[in-house]
Amino acid sequence: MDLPHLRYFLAVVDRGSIKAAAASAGVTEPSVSQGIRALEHELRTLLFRRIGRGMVPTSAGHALVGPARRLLRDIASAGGSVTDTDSRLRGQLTIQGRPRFSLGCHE
Amino acid sequence: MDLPHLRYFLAVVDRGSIKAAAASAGVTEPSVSQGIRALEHELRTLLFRRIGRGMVPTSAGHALVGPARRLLRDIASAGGSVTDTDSRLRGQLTIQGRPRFSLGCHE
DNA sequence: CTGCGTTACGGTTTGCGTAACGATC
DNA sequence: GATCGTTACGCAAACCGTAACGCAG
Repeated sequence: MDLPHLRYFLAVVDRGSIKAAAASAGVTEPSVSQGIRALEHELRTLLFRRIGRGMVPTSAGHALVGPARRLLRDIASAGGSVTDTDSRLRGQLTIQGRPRFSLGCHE
Repeated sequence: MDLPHLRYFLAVVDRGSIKAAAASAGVTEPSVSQGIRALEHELRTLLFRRIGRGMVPTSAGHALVGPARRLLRDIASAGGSVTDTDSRLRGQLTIQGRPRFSLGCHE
């Protein structure tokens, strides 16, 4: 599963059209269309119903919205956590030891 | 950020070595090594301290462990949510309308 | 000398953009 | 006719595996 594709998916859900989603994501329309297709193929489920020129989420599409939002939020959280930790001034003393003799104390 | 790379990262943290992590992930050692390098380059932070032949997580590495685990858990949750919704039998009537006349009611 | 991590290199996959087509209003 | 979504095609980037190197024990 590709993260950009998941971003495209949420953009389409929010904007309601591929054109607007592509513009907001900074890519072209075929990229979004193919990305949605890749997601649908990977999940083996139809995510949108093509009605006229609009994109309406199916029940599976609706089910994916929540987890997808949480996932992208966690991505930012993951990236931020390391930079926060790094910016905060702190020291660390790393001491690595290896057992020279095993005494039957295996984990 | 690539999901497989994040998986490699957690595998290295858990196993403590690249060789074991590669074996558990079903790939070869250079893939894991390059994946970790890619993560470190993208986050512009050193994730591991190379001590002898062991891999010890830095403070930034430790900070990434929690969010990374939650992220991979959410991935599975996202994939499962759509299949669960799909397997459950349910109907849906989609009615899509477009405003024919704008009356100053814009969101 | 053995084992582990890294680097170099080639192959393959695939995501993206440009261009052209079909469908809807 | 205008606009939106899709398909076709070519390119580029990136991931992975094989092979070779450096280094610690």
